[in-house]
Amino acid sequence: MEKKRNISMAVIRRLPKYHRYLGDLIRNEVDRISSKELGERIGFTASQIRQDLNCFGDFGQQGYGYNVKDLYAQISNILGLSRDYKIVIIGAGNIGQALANYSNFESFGFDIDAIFDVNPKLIGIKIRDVEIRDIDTLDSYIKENDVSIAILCVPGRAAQSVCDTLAENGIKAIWNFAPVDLNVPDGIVIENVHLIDSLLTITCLLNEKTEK
Amino acid sequence: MEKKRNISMAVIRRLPKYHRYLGDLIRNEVDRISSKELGERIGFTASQIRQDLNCFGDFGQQGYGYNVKDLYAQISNILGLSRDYKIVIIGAGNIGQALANYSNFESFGFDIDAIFDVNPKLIGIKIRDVEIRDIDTLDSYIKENDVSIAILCVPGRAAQSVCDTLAENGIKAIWNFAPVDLNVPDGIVIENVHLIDSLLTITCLLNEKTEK
DNA sequence: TAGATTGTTAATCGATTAACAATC
DNA sequence: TAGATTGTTAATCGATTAACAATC
Repeated sequence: MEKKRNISMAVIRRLPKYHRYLGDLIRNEVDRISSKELGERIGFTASQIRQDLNCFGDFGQQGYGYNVKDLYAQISNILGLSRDYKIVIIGAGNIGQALANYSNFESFGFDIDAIFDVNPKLIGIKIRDVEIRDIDTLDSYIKENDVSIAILCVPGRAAQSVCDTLAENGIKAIWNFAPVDLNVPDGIVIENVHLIDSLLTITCLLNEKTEK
Repeated sequence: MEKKRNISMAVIRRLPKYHRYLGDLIRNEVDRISSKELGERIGFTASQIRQDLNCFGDFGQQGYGYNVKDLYAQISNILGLSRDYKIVIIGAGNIGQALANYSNFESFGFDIDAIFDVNPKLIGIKIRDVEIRDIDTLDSYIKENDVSIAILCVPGRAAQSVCDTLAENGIKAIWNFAPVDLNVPDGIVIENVHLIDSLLTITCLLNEKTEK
């Protein structure tokens, strides 16, 4: 990456969307695109697109626009898609199993290396060739296999304690599906998927409307 | 609600978090709390908390702070938790089934009224007493039962067409788990849970770090 | 009453949009 | 070359934080 100031989270959260739309353009055999037209498709202003992309480098060409394939490759790279990640799931309940089976991850080159649970009835069962392991072996597994990302799908009451184990053993990031906020040392990336919060946003907006 | 200007999405997205922390305080038998202390727990500034709450009314008392139970009740109400919602799931794959089984929703009074899928092998099967129905009956079901919220868990390629059916039959909100952006007429609430985007945010941040 | 803490206004900060010179 | 469109600076907008008078 040429540039590299401090990129704001607002920008980072838009990158996957660029990636998605550029993938669509490639599939539709579009070779080049201007910030104006991309903006119309995605629903961003042309200005914002140019600002965003310029955080990372000069990917465009005056008078021409952006080469779709090149830009896609650049953004893939910025998103970290050119390397591999060891990923584990902790908690083989509804959500954990659904994510273990979720086929969309594969197309991005992600796959799950191990699954852990406390429930003896689940331990040993395989989900798509990945065996569910005893959560007591989590600490050594993380350390020995240099796991980058843990997908946390345990009940809220268990989340912080599992999180501590992960942090102590050198996890780099936690994708948290438990409905709690986690305390971690600085430097560990936390990304929350708070499903209840998301649903409550809907009911809040619906409720706001009926009152007007 | 006493006041009621135009509440920004930034504020609305913080409300579920207030709700969650106030619930914790009630469970810990805390009767009252100042914006300062609540801020320290949640990780917001006291100022922000007072600003946020004042969008909806004067819930505090000078020199005292906020009554925890009262505030919790007010926020529950703002979040629309004092009424019921008819909710359906469309798509009984991994994610759809996981959400149908997700017990956390119950504690908020949410339950699923119906599940739909295209797959004949799934139609008729029950998930927690809710039968999976033929997606061809979706339109009439939505209309006749005045469904408020549809949880969309179909593959990306099917999402827009199901979305159109929902919109035509008077859905109020769509909780979208498909990895696409939906086009809907104004007035329909869309809340996206773009799992891939969320995971790519993690890899982007991890990647950023290794480069530094 | 004095101390505490709110509600609210003003100041700051950051993110988005507009404008335009540079240049392909 | 002329037209198009970028990269980038400046202007605007919105959200967060600070400050403080009001008041319980």
